Amino acid sequence: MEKIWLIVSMIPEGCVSSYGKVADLAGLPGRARYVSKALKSAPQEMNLPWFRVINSQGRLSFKENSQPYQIQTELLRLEGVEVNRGKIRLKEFEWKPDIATLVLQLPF
DNA sequence: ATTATGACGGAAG
DNA sequence: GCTTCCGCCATAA
Repeated sequence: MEKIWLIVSMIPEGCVSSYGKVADLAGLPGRARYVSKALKSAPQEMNLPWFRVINSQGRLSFKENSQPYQIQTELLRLEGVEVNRGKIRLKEFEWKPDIATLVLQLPF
């Protein structure tokens, strides 16, 4: 769970990543759903950029027009990420982590 | 132990 | 682009 939080905290402003990708980077391939749980159970005080995590299709995973859906949309737009009808162009906004940086920062 | 339920992913039609 | 279906896995009932 800590690994997941760490990875998510590394996603830079104006970028997004996916549940599955975060799971992979955390060394937990195939556990996208576990990532969503990890975000849900993350303490508020941690200020984790949970809103930068979307699904592999480039879409928000909350029910359309639900409150969290709208909040996520707003937070992303505030940092320059284009969100249209819950959809984001991954080609343009997906985080491509620098391998060297990862190796140096990850404690595992 | 069995079933249901997700902030998921990928393939198929 | 849809939508459906199935695999995946932790949790709760």
